[in-house]
Amino acid sequence: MEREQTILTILKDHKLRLTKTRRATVALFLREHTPLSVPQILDALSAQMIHVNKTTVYRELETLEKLGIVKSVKLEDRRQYFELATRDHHHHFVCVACEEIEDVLLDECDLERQEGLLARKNGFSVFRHSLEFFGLCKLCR
Amino acid sequence: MEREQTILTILKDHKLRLTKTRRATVALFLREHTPLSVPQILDALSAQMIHVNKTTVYRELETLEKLGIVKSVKLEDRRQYFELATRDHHHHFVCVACEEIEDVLLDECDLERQEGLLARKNGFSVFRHSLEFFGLCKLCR
DNA sequence: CTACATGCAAAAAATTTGCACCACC
DNA sequence: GGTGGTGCAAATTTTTTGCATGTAG
Repeated sequence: MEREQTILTILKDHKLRLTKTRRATVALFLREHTPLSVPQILDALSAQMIHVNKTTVYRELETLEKLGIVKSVKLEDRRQYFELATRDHHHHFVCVACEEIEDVLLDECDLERQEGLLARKNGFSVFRHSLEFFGLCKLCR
Repeated sequence: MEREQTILTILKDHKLRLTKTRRATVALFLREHTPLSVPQILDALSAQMIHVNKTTVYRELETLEKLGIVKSVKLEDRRQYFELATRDHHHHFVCVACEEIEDVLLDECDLERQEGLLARKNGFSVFRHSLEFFGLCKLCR
């Protein structure tokens, strides 16, 4: 997997080690296609019989975020979610009933252009945006 | 103020009382134009010599949210922010340096239409969306 | 007078920190 | 063998809950 190779290269370039936690966390993100919270990551890893401490997971995510490998996502509840940053730009739909999260790709709604306008009109320097839709999914409506 | 009247009517219709906390909280939202967190609300009220318990503020916000008077906003940090729901639809720009929050109105970017497309394409029933831009403001860049 | 509202204390839940020990390269 | 990683326990921060008491209408 090309994406995996890129991540391994970034880690190597920063002299970061391939420990079991790091390996398993990256692998989890590569196969899960929705944002994950720390409790979810802990559960997923322990289901694979990989025993990791929550502190380690928090620190791992901090490291991966600094390297630009994962990014933080804010959703309905009070916790933080993370997803791979290397994925194509997309947005999220959150079902408020079952909490399922799905990726959303927009047609003809150029938010990058809006970022440019914001820079010109208000003098902001905009790095990124975050767009979430909330509602009921097919099964819950 | 028309907006204030609407809120008072909603409260009366639900047989909710005009207590000092409720009055002060609503007044605060009416004059502040950025999302507020619970600690900020507590500070603002205590600066006005209005002493309220945090539990009361949490419960008050829950009530106001259920009535559709305020709504919750997710920003950079781990706490919850609230703002008046009756305001015109808009989005936010958050400065990651000074944490200042500004309202943003978009030109020609019809997210309601995108909500409709999501409903048609994926079978979702979409109630609302949330869009935040992150970057540096004029002063911090 | 009575339902709604409040305060306090304590519990929960998510995240962070300090410190000693461990293991990958 | 030395720098990066880990685990544990405890602290912090935000939010929630239970219960006894207060008060607006």
